[in-house]
Amino acid sequence: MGKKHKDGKKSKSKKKDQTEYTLVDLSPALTQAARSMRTVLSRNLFESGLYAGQDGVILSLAESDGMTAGGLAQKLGVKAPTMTRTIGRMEAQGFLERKPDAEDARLTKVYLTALGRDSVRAIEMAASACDRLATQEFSEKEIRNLVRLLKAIDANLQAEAHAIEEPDED
Amino acid sequence: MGKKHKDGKKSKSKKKDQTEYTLVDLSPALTQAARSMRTVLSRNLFESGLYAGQDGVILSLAESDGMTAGGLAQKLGVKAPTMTRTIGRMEAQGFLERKPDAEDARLTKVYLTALGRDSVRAIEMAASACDRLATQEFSEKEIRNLVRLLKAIDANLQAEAHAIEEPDED
DNA sequence: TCTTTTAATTAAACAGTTTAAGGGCTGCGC
DNA sequence: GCGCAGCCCTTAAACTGTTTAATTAAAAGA
Repeated sequence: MGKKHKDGKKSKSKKKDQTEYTLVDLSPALTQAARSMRTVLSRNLFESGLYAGQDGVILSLAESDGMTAGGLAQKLGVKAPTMTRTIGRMEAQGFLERKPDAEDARLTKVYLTALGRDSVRAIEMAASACDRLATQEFSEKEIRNLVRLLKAIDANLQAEAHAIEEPDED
Repeated sequence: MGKKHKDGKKSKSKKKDQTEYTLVDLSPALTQAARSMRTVLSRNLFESGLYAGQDGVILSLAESDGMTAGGLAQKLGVKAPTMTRTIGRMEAQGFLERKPDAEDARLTKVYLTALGRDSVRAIEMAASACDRLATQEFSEKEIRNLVRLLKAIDANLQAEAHAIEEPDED
């Protein structure tokens, strides 16, 4: 139900100042889609012994092995303790290993193990299977546009997210 | 780095059976965008005392007050215990209240309180602010397409998600 | 009436996340 | 050289979100 609303749903606006906000329904749609994606993806990943959220670490490392914990955290958009925990779990699972940097002993560098490297393909296949399922009847162009817009959204939002953190210096 | 890859990144394929999977990079893009969205949204929602994830409950109720706990769970794509917990927390916060159904005592119906109804506008504004921020330089058409595709993705994925649950009857 | 089914809850467990605090190491100024 | 400031990672504590399995309660049906 409700497939026809163009800008209905906003009809209950109380005529206050209103700020004239145009409802685009983006956030719920994005949230829902991402939730579904995560559900399916984690099911696909399960056989590999991976949880959704760990795949990003492996793919990042596959692209550039030996990243630091902090670098991974930043790249994946989580805080350092989260990454420490994730890495610890994945190390226990045998997907990767930590080594102190030879030059700067403060740094912890993270490397894929053989198992980790093996799982790269599994992850890529799971992800692409999921992607294909999700975009079944989409055209190539639609998919490209979609990904482009998604990345733009992320960039826009991250700029703001960081903009809020920075200027705090009373 | 890596802004130019069209279908590079796949170049490391080992020439195995390959299954010919075309990498569209959708899932990471979607995941990242959703994560950023959630971060910004929960910041916007924070003043209302809401956490991201609770907004869906209030909006659903705003659209159709008196839904059952199970109905909410299904609509929002979570399992019943999650909804029980969320509802419990939100009831404690004063946003909604539970009432047993008069006709079928098994059912728990959920209603918005005055506070809950007040927060609807705050949520809508937070969401639309977030949406506008995310889609700053997008055209109307791009946004519409984006939302349409996102919903289609959700539909595609949910169909699969359920398809896996059902046919299990040995 | 008794059994089966359905709805919600509770319990136990775990992933992911955060902030705050701790610890080791670098590097720079003195 | 020494010491202190700062950086990077980790630990600790707390909370949300999530799941499966077991429990309780009520309706529906045989």
